[in-house]
Amino acid sequence: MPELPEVESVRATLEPHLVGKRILRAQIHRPDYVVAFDHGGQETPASPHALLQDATTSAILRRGKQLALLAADGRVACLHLGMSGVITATSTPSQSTSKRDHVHVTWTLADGSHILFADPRRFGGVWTFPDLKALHTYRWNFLGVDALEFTAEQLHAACLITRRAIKAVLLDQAVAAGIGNIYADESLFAASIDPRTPARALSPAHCTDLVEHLHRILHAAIHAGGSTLRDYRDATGARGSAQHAHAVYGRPHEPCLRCGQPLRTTQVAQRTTVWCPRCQPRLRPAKASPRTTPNPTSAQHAR
DNA sequence: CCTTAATCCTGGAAGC
DNA sequence: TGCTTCCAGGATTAAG
Repeated sequence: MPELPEVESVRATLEPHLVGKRILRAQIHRPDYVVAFDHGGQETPASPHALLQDATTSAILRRGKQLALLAADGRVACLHLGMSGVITATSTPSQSTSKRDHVHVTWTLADGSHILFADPRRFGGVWTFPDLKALHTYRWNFLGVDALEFTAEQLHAACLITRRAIKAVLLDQAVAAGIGNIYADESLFAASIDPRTPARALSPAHCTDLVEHLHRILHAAIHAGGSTLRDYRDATGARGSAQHAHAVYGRPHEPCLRCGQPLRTTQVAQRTTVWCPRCQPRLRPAKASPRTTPNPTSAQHAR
């Protein structure tokens, strides 16, 4: 569930509790949840050292739905929340982590506070790297640009080279990182585009419109502290409120907020999808065959 | 190429 | 009330 806005909210609320602080101890309660990479990309047993024990944190980066804790000496710990991951900063001593609270990693800071990473469903994980270069080489380079930096030109280029539905393209983390099921549906509704539309049918103007709505919705959600549906909390334990702004996500069969028509639901790219059949008409697939001369207005985007 | 299914996992909700 | 079943989700992998 945590998508870009939720992860950014975690990053922002965790920052003051962690950056500039010394980590006295890193505890791995579930070894199979943490994977360590060396300079050559080989996986090695995770250790407290790899998890930044005895380091001072210098920054928390985010790309898409992933976070990276940077140590002043270069070490990196990449965190992915999966769908049920929760990172909590607490000043109170760590109440003995029982087996049932699903806390897989605990950091103890020099100021006596603790950072807990819990993930009941374990779709998330932790990957450690000796330096930032290794993080990029072995992990982040497989991701597309962060969704907040995603441009209409990049979207259009991605749409031209695939036969997938537009929603599948938005969900592809290698195209743009950070968009999940919620914000894919919401941005497609805002842009009045049927999620099942073949991506190739989108014009440059459609892409411009879609990216503008996507950015607006992501920024608004960040401002609202993210969407809290079930387990999501930021690093201080606070819930987000962006879920109250959802126009289609989680509202199958309910009336469209724009036209009143009942919202429809189906599966697109293996994900539950909700859209308005009236406000989001299916676009006609592009007529031109791939081998003929493309429409001059879109030719410059080919690659 | 692309879609589908299966996999990982737990807890909340729905069904009987 | 107490079961069982289903489902959600992100990402990866294998199969069609």
